[in-house]
Amino acid sequence: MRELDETDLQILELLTEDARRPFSDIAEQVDLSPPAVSDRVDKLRESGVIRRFTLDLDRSQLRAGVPVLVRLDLPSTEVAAVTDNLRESEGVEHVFVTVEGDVVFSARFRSDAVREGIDEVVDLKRVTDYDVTIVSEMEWVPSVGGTEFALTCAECGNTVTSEGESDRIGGNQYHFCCPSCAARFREQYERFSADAE
Amino acid sequence: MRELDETDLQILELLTEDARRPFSDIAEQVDLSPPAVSDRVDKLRESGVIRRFTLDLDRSQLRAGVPVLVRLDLPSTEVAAVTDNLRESEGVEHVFVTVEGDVVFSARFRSDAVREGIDEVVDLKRVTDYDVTIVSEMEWVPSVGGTEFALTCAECGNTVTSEGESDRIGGNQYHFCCPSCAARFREQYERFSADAE
DNA sequence: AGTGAAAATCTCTCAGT
DNA sequence: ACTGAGAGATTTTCACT
Repeated sequence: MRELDETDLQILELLTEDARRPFSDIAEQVDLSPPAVSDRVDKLRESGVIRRFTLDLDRSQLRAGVPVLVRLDLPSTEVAAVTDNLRESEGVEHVFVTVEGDVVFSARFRSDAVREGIDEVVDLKRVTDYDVTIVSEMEWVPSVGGTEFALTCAECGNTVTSEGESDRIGGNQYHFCCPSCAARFREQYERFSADAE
Repeated sequence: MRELDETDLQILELLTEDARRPFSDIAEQVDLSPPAVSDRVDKLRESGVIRRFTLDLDRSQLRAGVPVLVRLDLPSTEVAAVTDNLRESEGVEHVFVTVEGDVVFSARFRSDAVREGIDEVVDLKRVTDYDVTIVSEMEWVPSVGGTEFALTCAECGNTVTSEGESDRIGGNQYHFCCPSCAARFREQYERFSADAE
């Protein structure tokens, strides 16, 4: 993975605040030329750190229906099929997969047809059990990481330098300042996952 | 509230896909001039439908720590204070308030300091009980509403015309095609909320 | 990787409908 | 509310470091 420096994080911060901010504006704040900012943004997109430029919408003004939080209890063999389907479904906003293998998602459904709505987005034959909670407020907090800019070691919290390493564990990318932190993290992660059942 | 028409929803859809898409590009697709698109976007921002132009980031590549889902059990008098604090905290990504008055949030914390991390973002003195689930995948699904464009009545699903009405119930804006649907929705909402305890 | 300058593109303003 | 045209701003390209 390409090394993210502090300038990249500043750029991300500024674009998270306002994704249409001119590059010339950003350039001034991070002390680069506009083309240099443009280059870095291109690379951040290519590397997948920036998934897309998008809108933060007040969906309560937009989409009819009650917002709900649904927890699905299901065999681990079905997780992939179910989450794939959720991602493509109407009204689904967030999808979480827990290490126990549960799936939690948020969505909006018509108030008189919550069960039917769920039935449309998840194949209930694949699911052992589920429960639904109505939500009265749903909010996404778009921020890069506030004041803490540098990449920190997931194990010890130290700043990760170019000596550090990165690894993908349980579907997520983690950064470590040294190999021993990486090893210890993996142990702890496995122990935590086992505890959770 | 100003009426959202199909063109507005198309514009939102296009900007959700790529918030830096030129207005001239959008103009062509919705059959308007670029200044007209710009005007509509301004109004969508003013009315609060567009909260901001932002980035969808792959936070797993960015922020150290384990992603977790936390459920807080707390007195209803404390909900506002706790959620306000969460919104301003480092590492918190989503905040949900259920109609039962529970708070659910997602965040990332250092693997060796999950409890401490939670302690930093919520004042545990205000909380009756809480539980933590480690998450292995966390995904936001940014889409406006896919193929279903028109505003639909939260009660009966019919298209809401200018005869319809809108109301804010439990912190969310709902749209109705007629007053009787609005009344029936309120009843059902209250019954559902009562059931949920 | 970055710069500066020119070319191309996009956004905004404004008078008019 | 929208359009079209022009002014002004922004982004991209490219030769060079």
